[in-house]
Amino acid sequence: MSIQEVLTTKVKEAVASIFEVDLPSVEFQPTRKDFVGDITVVVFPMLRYIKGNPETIGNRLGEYLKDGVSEVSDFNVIKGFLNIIIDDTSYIDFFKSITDLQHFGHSTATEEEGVMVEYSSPNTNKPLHLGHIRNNLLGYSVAEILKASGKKVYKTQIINDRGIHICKSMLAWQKWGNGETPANSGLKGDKLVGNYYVAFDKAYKSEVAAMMLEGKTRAVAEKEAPLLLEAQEMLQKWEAGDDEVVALWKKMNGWVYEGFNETYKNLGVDFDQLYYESNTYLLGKDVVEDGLKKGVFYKKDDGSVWIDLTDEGLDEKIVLRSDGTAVYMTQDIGTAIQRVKDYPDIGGMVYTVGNEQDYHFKVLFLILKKLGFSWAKHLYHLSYGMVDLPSGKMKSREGTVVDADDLMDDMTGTAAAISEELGKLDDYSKEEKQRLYQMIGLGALKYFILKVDPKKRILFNPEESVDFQGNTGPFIQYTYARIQSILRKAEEMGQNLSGFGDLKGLHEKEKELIKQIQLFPETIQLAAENYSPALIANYTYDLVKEFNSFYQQVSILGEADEQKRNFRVQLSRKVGEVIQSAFELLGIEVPDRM
RNA sequence: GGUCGCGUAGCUCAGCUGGAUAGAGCAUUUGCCUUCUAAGCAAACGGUCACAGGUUCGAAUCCUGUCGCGAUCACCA
Repeated sequence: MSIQEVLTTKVKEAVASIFEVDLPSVEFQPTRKDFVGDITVVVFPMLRYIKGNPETIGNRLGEYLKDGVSEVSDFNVIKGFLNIIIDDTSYIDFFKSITDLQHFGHSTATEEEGVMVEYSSPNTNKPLHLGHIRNNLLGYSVAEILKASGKKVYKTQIINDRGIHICKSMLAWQKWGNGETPANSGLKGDKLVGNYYVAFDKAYKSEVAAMMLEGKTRAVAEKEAPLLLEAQEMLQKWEAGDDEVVALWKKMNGWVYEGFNETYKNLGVDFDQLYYESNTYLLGKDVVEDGLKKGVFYKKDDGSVWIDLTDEGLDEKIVLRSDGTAVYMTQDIGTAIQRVKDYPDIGGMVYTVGNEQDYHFKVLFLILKKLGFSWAKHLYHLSYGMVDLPSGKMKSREGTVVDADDLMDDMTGTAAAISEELGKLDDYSKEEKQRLYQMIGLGALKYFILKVDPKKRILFNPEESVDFQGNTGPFIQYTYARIQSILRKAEEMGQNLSGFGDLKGLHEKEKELIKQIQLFPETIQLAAENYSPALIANYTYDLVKEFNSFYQQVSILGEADEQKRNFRVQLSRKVGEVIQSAFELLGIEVPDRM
């Protein structure tokens, strides 16, 4: 039982015996730094049930708790706040109970129902950029957090590998490629294909411009440009299963996947199961037929199928075109159902997709609910804000996108420059250094993105590099490295690392650290409930700040008393473990030295 | 225009289901490396929580309205 639970029952007991009132709940908050105490009972809400002066009530409750609860060593009352001081022994006992615990903070209860987390889901024509990085980091991290909170998690993505846009880059390569491949050009596959997509767009635009000079309107020119017609023809061939087109499609997609996989690997994200649009785009049509019979959808005169959501305050939405072909929505309905068929134990899904699609997912979830699927009430759109540049939105056509690979390289380079200047690692090999620089550079980038509340948009200024000081990834990594250094020295000294005997009292900083460690499990749960890695990031920052303050003020290895020294080394080790564990949830690695 | 989201220090962000004098980092200024890694610690400076009402013993937090920014309202995905 936690101290808060103990106090809750005791406070209720006190109120019952002193005031003869049955209190429904007790409100707690951590005692503010400017006051003496560890946990505070707020008396004000009780005034609804008890008549009297809040200060007097607080004092009477305080006396009762001090007498009746062994953990309470003292108290004070300021206005309506009853500040309770908890005995050091309680903190020491708590720390003893977790000293050697593996995966402290992770929930041990594993639920039967799983959850599928979708993220990344790129378009195969464009190399990944900063926006995808946010998506990937969020999706990966939320998946890890859900796991730690006790859920069974499947990571997935749906790859947009079909459609007219794919044919555009294929056509351009066929026309102007001269057999260029990643192997003979040295280009990353996704970059190479991306180049042809751009080449198509350029050629297409000049065709349109030329046609407009001949007197055609823009609308007509855009529809009738020969290149576009050719691409459309190719799409038809693809859908008809034309051998040559399909072979080319497979070849070029293969290049893209190889390129993407390299980026995913560098970014440190992975997937359990992939879904391809080319396999799923036909799904969902049967479901629509079904829904028509059930009366969930209705058919218009031209044959198109719709759903009327005006009762829910939304519009009407098309779910099947008049020619019977599927739209985006049809496919998403089908894919969702398919996933539950593939993984019968999943009870919900999380979709990591930008907030520009808020409306789409609102509609999708509503449709699935109306179709009567039991899991439909556990669908969540992990909606996040765009990553914008000072000049506004990133636009690939204007060349203002921040490329994912380039950015990761830049960050590694910056980390290298800072590290070289400090020159603490002269005995490291070139490979060890490179590996460390990457760890730090990526740590800075990932933390920079994940510490912000997902729903807020992020402003990224390429002119100013991401910070490495203050509330940053490297700051936290640095603290971890410091702790490892202490542990190495402790080992050299032959320091005993199991137990610390009968420790009597705690230093103020030690107590603060234990309090902060205590919050880790509930922070994980809170982050899972809110799908927010930012909560983990902020927690870790607070812990690390507390540790650095402790480190500065208290001597660890220099402490003369052996038990105290033992305790401090173990406390430091635990802080290191929590840092590592929390950063794993963010997908950030921690170094032994830096 | 309808709908949704956001608006907190010069900048970037915290602030849990309403609670004490609104907190960090960066930037600026000042101390601290013969002691465990100075990517650190300690401190100063900096706020009409967009604005106006309302609910409440109490509002940055909840409600309503106004303004500003963004997204979205396709037989595109």
